[in-house]
Amino acid sequence: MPLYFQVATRLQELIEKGEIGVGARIENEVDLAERLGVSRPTTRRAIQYLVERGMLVRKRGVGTQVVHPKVRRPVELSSLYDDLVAGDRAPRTEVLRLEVMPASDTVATALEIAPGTPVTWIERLRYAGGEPLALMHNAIPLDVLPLTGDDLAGHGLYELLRSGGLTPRIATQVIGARSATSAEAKVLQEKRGASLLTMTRTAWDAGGRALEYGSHVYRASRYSFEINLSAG
Amino acid sequence: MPLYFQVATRLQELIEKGEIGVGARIENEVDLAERLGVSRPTTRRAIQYLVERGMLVRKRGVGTQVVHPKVRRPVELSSLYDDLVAGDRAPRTEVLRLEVMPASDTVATALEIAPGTPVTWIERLRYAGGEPLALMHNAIPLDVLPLTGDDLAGHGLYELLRSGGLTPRIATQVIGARSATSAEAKVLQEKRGASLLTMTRTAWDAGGRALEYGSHVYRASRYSFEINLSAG
DNA sequence: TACCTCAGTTTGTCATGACAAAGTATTGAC
DNA sequence: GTCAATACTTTGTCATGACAAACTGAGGTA
Repeated sequence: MPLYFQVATRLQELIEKGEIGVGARIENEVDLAERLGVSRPTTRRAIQYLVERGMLVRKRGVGTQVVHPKVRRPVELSSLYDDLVAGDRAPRTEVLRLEVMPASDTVATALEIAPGTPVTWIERLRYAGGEPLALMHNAIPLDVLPLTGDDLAGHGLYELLRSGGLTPRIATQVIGARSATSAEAKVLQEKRGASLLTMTRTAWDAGGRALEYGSHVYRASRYSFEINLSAG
Repeated sequence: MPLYFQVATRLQELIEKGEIGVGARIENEVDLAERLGVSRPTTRRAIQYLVERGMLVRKRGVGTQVVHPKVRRPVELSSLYDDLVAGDRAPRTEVLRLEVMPASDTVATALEIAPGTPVTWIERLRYAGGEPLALMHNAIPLDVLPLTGDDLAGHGLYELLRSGGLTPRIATQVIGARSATSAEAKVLQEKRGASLLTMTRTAWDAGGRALEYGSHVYRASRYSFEINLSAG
């Protein structure tokens, strides 16, 4: 574990425990570095890390203050399944459809591939706490990762991508809303015309290769997106 | 202008012009630093800046590659008004209500202030391209900034905050959806029961002071949120 | 041919030193 | 007493040097 990360972790613990209160200034960089026996760049990097997470704020000529005792995590590239597991909401997945088919224009445009390129097309129904929560559609280029229904029933898509050595690094999401169609209302156990949250996402790996396109609808009555922002 | 920023800007221009294509590797840090006559930390910092914006990806032992020719801006702490101005969509604001009143429990909890603390409560109708787009409710603690209706008609709320010396640094947003009430449908020129996007946001300044609470509804037929993420 | 080892390349981490810029507090003059 | 100039504190930027860790590819061996 890098030294700067150890320092950041120690600072974070002090703040979370309340030993350095909100609004209080932390020790200046030079003294802190000396006391911990590390160099100032290392100390700066540790502080920078916490600043980026929204815990600290720096002011030249003034010092570094605590602004929030909890880490505000940046929006993460995780899948719904991961979020639900983390939230202890007992997710279950029903795979409604899984087949290899040529990419439609919509999918091809989103993934920046040629129309007709074979992709794995997946339709899943995601349950949480025994109730349906979301209807999910995904397209994964066949040459990126072959998938089976068994995998998908018990794991999140992003988990499968990662175990296949594929790491999503960049994604574009569009969040909107619309009314449920009859078919959607039926599988989601909502009334016809109920409001749904929609989210489409395209994710790329470090090499700029498109990994996944997703077009999902969530029951607005049971789900919302939470986003924490921090401006540098 | 800092040296590392000048280097980053030069690199960015090269990539945006396409002189360094997507997938291509850029010069290694040591050589680049020497050629530009700067130190390696400065070069690293410039590259780091572009990595954080999603243009470049680094791999130890391999090099630094271009993954996207355009900067993927992080989600910014801007207001809808600013977004619309930037998108050339001719925003107009109608102030429906503006009064000082004691904070409700909901508002007080969001702003982390005592219930009953005086806040300015604002209801606005935002138009874009001549059509209503969003119904916006805001609460600003009175001791943060006094506001008048004239200000709000011609400027975004965040613009006013900034001109008052208040800089939002951290915000939490929750995005959801629901059906329009009759009153909402009427002012937004939607049918009753139409799907609306909802967004609530609380913004804090660098000192951890809550600046603003907002609870807005957008016509889902005319608006959606776009979010770009980059991990790691 | 297939696999392993090892050298080379490139980024990751860390230390030390120095000066600049911005904000705060003190001191002095009027 | 008030205001302005000055000194001090603290973060921001930059240079130099060094070693570590991860990946690549060539070469040797079974």
